[in-house]
Formats: sequence, structure tokens, C-alpha cells
Amino acid sequence: MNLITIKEAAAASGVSAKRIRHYESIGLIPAPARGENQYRHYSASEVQALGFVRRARDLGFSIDDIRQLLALWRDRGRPSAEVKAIALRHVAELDEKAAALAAMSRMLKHLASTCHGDDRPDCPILDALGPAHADMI
Amino acid sequence: MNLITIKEAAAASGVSAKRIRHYESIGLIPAPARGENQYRHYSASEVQALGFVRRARDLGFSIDDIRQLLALWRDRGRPSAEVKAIALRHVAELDEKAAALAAMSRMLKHLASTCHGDDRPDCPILDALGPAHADMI
DNA sequence: TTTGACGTTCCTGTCATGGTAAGGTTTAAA
DNA sequence: TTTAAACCTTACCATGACAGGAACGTCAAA
Repeated sequence: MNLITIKEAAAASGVSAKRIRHYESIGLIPAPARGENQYRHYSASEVQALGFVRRARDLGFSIDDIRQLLALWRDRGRPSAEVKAIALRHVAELDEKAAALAAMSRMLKHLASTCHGDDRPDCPILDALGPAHADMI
Repeated sequence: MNLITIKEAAAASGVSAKRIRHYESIGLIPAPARGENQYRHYSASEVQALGFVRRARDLGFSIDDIRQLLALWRDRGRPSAEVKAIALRHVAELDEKAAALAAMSRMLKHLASTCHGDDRPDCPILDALGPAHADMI
């Protein structure tokens, strides 16, 4: 099997060398083989696992989520229900966070729309943050 | 002026005593007066500033943003344009983050909808994360 | 041979806190 | 009077998921 250096593995997987070492240090991915010079050497399947991690991170999964997903991915007989449960729980978290951000944005847009935005000091945004209009938030 | 303890200031402002000390340590709010016993004592205006900070945090502003907003809030002659610019920049950030989360959620919902979610091992979610279907993400 | 591009480990910083420890103070009850 | 509790203080460690950089070893090409 063709073994490659960490930089090549980084290029092939889309995970930076720094992150690869980090993932190894926290036990997300197993330590790879080392050469005589102590350099890490990665096999194709290890690069595949790194790609898996990257794509899961791109979907916003936490490292702990990915730990479980990786284990299920490697388990040929896993029940798909377990994977689906993790995914749907994550979807709920994503939707919750997105809703919270949208609510903040809505409020700020409203406040900004009532603010002149010129040289005058009157500012409904600051008024809303101040104690007199606390009820607006 | 009625001076109150940090715990009372926390209750009145909605900012925990821990956070109040933290905000002081990073210079977000000025150090308050101290009693003979070195206990912090807060005035009404200091409690108002803490409430300001809390509401700005509730709207997702960073500490550095709040630093600027507080300075503008205290400046009676500030131009509202400066405040509006900070707010609109923050709105853009919020919208960007919300859109990213929504995109992740959409993709995961789609993948989950095609997953049986039973005892069978076949799982389009894992397949999509794996190297063969990298193009799905 | 020397340069520069790799590799290694280890330490610190990020952001906005929370938790906890070890100690001093004040207040109230036993 | 003693003691217990509820406060207060500072200071340090932990979080998540890394990035940056120091200090040092190794390797390939000019």
C-alpha cells in the first residue's frame, strides 16, 4: 500500500496537517504508522477517514458526533436508525441556532430601520439597549 | 447614591457576578468603587451599563462590538450613523451564519429523508460522508 | 554544502465564560 | 460565645476546535 506524508494526506483529504495532528491527539483518528524518521505515513483508507471527518465538519457536526458517526461508518452491520438519529438531532440543533440568529437579525434590522444613520445623535438602537426601553428586547 | 453589592447588581442587571468581574477584568466596564473590606459597590448608572451589555449580548454582539457601542452610548453627541453601521455589519454576519446553518440543515434533512432509519445497515447519510459520494456535499 | 521545504513536539492564544479552590467578612442563629 | 451560612475576594483550570509560532530534526535538490 502506498504510504504518503502528512502534507499529501492533507491535500488529498482537505484537512490541514495541523488539524490531522490535532484529530490524532484527541483520539478522533488513530495514530498512523511512522517511518524510521518518525514521520507519519498515511494509507488510502486513512485518507478516506480524514475526508469523512472533513465532510461531517462541513455539515456542522461536532467532534463528538463525528466520533460516533465514524464508528458507525466503520461498522458494516450498523443499524441506519442510529445514524439517522444523530443526524436528526443535529438538524434540530442547527434549526434552533438558525432561528435564534434570525430573531436577532430581525430585531436589529427593525431597530436599524428606525435609525436615521446620520450626524444626529438620536439613535433608537442605543435607546433600545439602554435601560429605558429594555422591553423592546 | 445607593451602592449595592455585586450580587445585587447581578440580580438587577441580569448579568452574573462572575461575568461582571470578567467584564471588569477585560476593561469592558470600569472598576467600581470598593468598600473598606474591598467589596465592590455598584451605583445605579453602573447597573444600567451592565444591563446595556446584557441586552447587546442577547442580540449577539461581540464584546468588541459592545465596547464601541458602550462608548457611543455614553457619548451624548455621537452620530447615529456610527451605531447604525455597527448594527448593520452585525446583521450581515448574523444573516450569513444563519444561511450557513440553514444550508447544512437542508442537506442533512435531505439525506435523512432518504435513510430508512431501521435495523438495516444501508445508510445514505454515511454514504454521502464517505469518499464515494463526496460530490453530494 | 548549503539552502529551504518538509517533518516533529510543545506551548500559548483564541472567545466568553463556568467551575472550583482557598481564603477573608459579615450576618444570623444556637 | 461560638459557629454556621452566605456572602465576598483572587487565582487558576477547563471548555471547542483549532491557529500560530518556537525550537529543533530530516531530506532532496542545486
